[in-house]
Amino acid sequence: MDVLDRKFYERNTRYVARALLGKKLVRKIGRGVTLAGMIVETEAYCGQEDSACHAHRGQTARNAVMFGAPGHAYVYFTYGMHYMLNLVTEKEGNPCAVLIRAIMPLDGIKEMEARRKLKGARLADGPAKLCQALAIDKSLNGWDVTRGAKLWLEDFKKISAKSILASPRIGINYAKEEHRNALWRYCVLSEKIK
DNA sequence: CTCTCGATGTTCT
DNA sequence: GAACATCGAGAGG
Repeated sequence: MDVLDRKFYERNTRYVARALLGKKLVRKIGRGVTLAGMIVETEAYCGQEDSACHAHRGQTARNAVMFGAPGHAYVYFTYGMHYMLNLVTEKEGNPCAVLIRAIMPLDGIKEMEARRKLKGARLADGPAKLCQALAIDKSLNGWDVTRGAKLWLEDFKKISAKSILASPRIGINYAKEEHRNALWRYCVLSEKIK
């Protein structure tokens, strides 16, 4: 097991968002069950200057984890029923994070199907879907993903720059035009689902 | 395949 | 009150 360390996250957010493509996201529940998938879609949220970022209006109870050290999970609840998973980046005090938007299931697929109550390709191709598939909820908010327990990341597949598609982020109509149009969403072309 | 719409509860104005 | 870093069902092409 080769868990990504804090230095991996303590860098430019857009760089980390691209570097996370092809990494393996691992979720361990209890002793027997390991769920995992390869990250195929991410979005960068770049601190207080970014009007699409939750930290834009300053620190609150919800976004406090983003203001802390990199390499922690920022999990929040939205739309009355969905959790979202982010990984905190940059130096402590600079509130940035990468939203994990889609994974390709690798391990524990039967368990994921049971949690999602469906089968097939659409198991984890959305930010709320992958949280449901991997049993990620608010109890993991603030979790240190460099510890190698419960939830962590590993090297898995090398993704070349040529096979990464950059596009505008999804669902941020509330943001300023300059941030709505920024190409801060990254997909692996060959694994592209949407 | 596309589009529209309702669900549901926390957070912010 | 309104908005929300969404999803799935249902209608239509």
